[in-house]
Order: sequence, then C-alpha cells, then structure tokens
Amino acid sequence: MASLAEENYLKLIYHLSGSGADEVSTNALAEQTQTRAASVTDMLRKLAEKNLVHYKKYQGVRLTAEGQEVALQVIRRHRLWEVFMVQKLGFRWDEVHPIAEELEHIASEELINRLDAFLDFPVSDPHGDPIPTAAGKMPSAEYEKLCEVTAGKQVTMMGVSEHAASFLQFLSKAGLIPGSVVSVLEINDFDRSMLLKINESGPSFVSYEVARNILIKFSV
Amino acid sequence: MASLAEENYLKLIYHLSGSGADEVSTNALAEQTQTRAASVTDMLRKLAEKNLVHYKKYQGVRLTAEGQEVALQVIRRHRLWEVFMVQKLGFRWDEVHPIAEELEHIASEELINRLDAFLDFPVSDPHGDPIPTAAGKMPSAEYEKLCEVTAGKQVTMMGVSEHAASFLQFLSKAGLIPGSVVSVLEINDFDRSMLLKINESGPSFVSYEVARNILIKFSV
DNA sequence: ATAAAAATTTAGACTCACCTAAATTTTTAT
DNA sequence: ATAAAAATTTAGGTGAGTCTAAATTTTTAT
Ligand SMILES: [Mn+2]
Ligand SMILES: [Mn+2]
Ligand SMILES: [Mn+2]
Ligand SMILES: [Mn+2]
Repeated sequence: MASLAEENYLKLIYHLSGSGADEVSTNALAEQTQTRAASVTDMLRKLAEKNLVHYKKYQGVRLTAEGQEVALQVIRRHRLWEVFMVQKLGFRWDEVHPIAEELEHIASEELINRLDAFLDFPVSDPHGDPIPTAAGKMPSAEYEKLCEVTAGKQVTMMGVSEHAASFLQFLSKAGLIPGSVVSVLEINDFDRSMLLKINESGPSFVSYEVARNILIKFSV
Repeated sequence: MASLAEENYLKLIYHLSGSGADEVSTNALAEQTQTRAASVTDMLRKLAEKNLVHYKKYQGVRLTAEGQEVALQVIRRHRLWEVFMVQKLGFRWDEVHPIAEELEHIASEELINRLDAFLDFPVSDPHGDPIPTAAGKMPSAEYEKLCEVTAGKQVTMMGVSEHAASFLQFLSKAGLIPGSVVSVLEINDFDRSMLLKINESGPSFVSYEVARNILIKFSV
C-alpha cells in the first residue's frame, strides 16, 4: 500500500517526532532524507491525502494512528533483519544498518512473523533498540544515559542512541556492547569524561560525547 | 547499478532465451512482465544503452556478457532466499516464489554470500533449480522428464519445470518432491498417463501434463 | 508478388519522486 | 511594531517506467 519512499518518510517522522509525540518540521525531514524542503512538502501532501499524517501548511506534521502503524511495521522489520544478520549471519553491529534499510521494505507479514519466530522473538535489536510487536506495540525501553551516572555506581550497558558505524566500532573496541557491566570509577569535572571499568578489564576513558550516547540501566 | 525494473528484465531475458542462447522477442517480454510491447521497447533501448543487451530494432534481444552476469546474480539471490525460507523459516515450496521476487533485489554481496554460507552452500533451490555460484557460473543440471521414462524403471525426482503454486501443491499432496524415489509401474498408451509408486506408498496416477513438468534422474 | 496480419516501434502522455527558483508565511531581532 | 531572516510552499521541470494510439516493419498467406 505505502510505497518505499512513503515508508521511509513515515519511519522518519516517527523517529524525529520522538515516537510520535511532537510535530516534525519540513526542514528536519529534508535534512534527514537528503532531499529539498520542496520535495518534502510534496510528499507530506500525498501522505495527508492518504490519511497517514496530520498536516497543516506551515504547521509541521504528525503521524495519524494509521501512519504510526505503518511506521512501526517498518521499524519492526528493520530491527528483526538486524538481529538476523548479527545473530545468524555473523555480521558486526556496525555493518547491518544500511542493509536493513533495504530489507525493511519487504512487505510480507508471513515472512516477518516467521523470521521473528526463527530468531526466538527477540525484544531488542543489536543496538539495544526495542522491536515493535506483531500487534504493532513499541515496547517501552526507558534507559538512563551513561553520562548521568555518578562515580562509584555499577550499571549494565543496554544500547546506544547514536548509530554511526564509526561510533559503534569504537565501542566494540572498548568492549562496550549491550550486556557489558560497567563501573564508573571517576568522573572528570572539567570535561565530564569518565574512567570506566568494563567487564573485569582494565580501566578505559570515554568522553562525555561518548557517554551521552550510551544507554544503561542500574545493576540490581 | 541496475534498477529493480532492469534486473527483472535481465532475469526474464535470461529465462526466455533458454539460459541466454536465443533471441527474445518484444512480445514475449511484454507478456511475461505484464506490460505493453511499447514499454518493453523503451526498456530494451535503455538496457542496450547500458551495454546489458544486444538489441537491433525488430530483431529481438540477447544478453551481453555483462547482462548475463547481472541476471545470474539476481537468480542466485532469488534461489538462495527460497532455500532460506523453506529450510530455515518452514515455508512450503509453493509459497516462497512471490517473496523471493522481492528479496532478489537486495543487492548486498556480503549479505548474499553470508546467507549462502549459513545455508551450507546449497546447489539447488526448493524446486530443484540450480543456484548460480558466487563467481557467476550456473551449474548445469541436466535432468530427464518423467514423461520420457519407460515402464519398470526407477528414478529420483530432482525438480520441476513448472512453478505454479497449484501445481506444486498437487505434487506435495502426492508426495512428489525433490528426492522422492519413483517407480513407473504402468504407462497408459492412450493418454500417456502414468501409474507410479512413490517412496513405498501405494500407487498414484499422474497425467502426461504433470509428468512432463517433473524432472528426474535415473537411480544408480 | 502482393496483400493482409502480426509484431514492433514511435509519438505523445501520465504518475512518482525528486529538482530549482520564486513567492509566501512565520519567526526573530531590533 | 517593523524589518530582516528563516522556514515553507508554489510554480514549473526532470527522468524512470509505464500507458494508448498511430505508424512502421516484418512475417505469413494467397
Ligand atoms: Mn538500523
Ligand atoms: Mn538497530
Ligand atoms: Mn522462484
Ligand atoms: Mn525456485
């Protein structure tokens, strides 16, 4: 029903709106889609026509219930394929995103539900992002940022909020992957950089910029 | 490089030409692509421009070496995904073709080679069709047709030359799937229908039309 | 050999998803 | 409150891939 381009817009609106909460601006969409604002306007008119978004000229755009449903389906497919590529095909977590951008548009529901079962119904993807259910619910995964943890605390790494391959490669090298147990040894007041103990290994430094993009939960 | 539509044309030209041997007519392509002859002409001009086909007006079309390479890549992807869906996801062999028609256009070579390894380098797909190698060679699989077997002989079912879901479902019900051992008990002179023994089960009849589309090899 | 039929190509349009340039509306700063 | 700046939309195009209708070429039949 929704074309490949339409699916990409809906998914992007979902992400940029903070899971559908706020309005998204034309320019924000243009920047992320690598297109021009005029092209975005054209698409928004079409999506509104199809009742996939609420759109009033100059007022930004929000997903309708129907639009959100499509967006969550696309996100579900994307994340399940990422799990498949990492767990079954042996890809690294920094390699799978561009391929999942293509696979997410294969529409067969039968295919995706069988894939889900084959993967044992994973609840999150290799980056720690939650996988929407077949029924179209996004599991809420509310994590803290590592940069907000105080010295002396021990936490578990749960995911990332930045998906650039170079960032992910840096984390792998430091042993910082979902599941890693991290103790904050020291925090440098000056630049907010952190000295960490990661899974029994020797201490590592991470900058505030890195810590800001690492999602954690406090160990019980 | 080649668009989705172009890939579909190249694959189709390969099949209709008998693996690249003969010229293919505009009308034959129009019929199979569910488009009009005029649209096919447009596309052939474009493919010729890109050096993917040899094309002279009114003379039909043939793949270039480069075009054949693309066609074989697409066929490789199609068949590997079919194996994946049947062997790993539990699809039936009559369900996978339409989904593979979409998956075959995911271009990542890394993905397809890892999938190949994950599947243990299968040499044929669920329908018995050979899978082109990563190097772009189509393994030759020269089988006889069941309709040409004489009474009293025992053969092994290797594949089908007709892929309609209804035909495949009929075969499954009769227990006629690749690997089945088949003995020809009787052949009816009048309509060339056959009485078969399939894998130790009681005898079954198949029409000439069915036997003509079953590929076999003689048991050693 | 010629005329009719069939196959194919050309001409002119259409939709989708994008573009640039120009207008318009909204926001921000004075 | 007004002018400048920023954001957004409108106007008019483009290329890919398709269409219908008309013209052309090839094939078939007499
Ligand atoms: Mn991703
Ligand atoms: Mn992810
Ligand atoms: Mn198939
Ligand atoms: Mn097949």
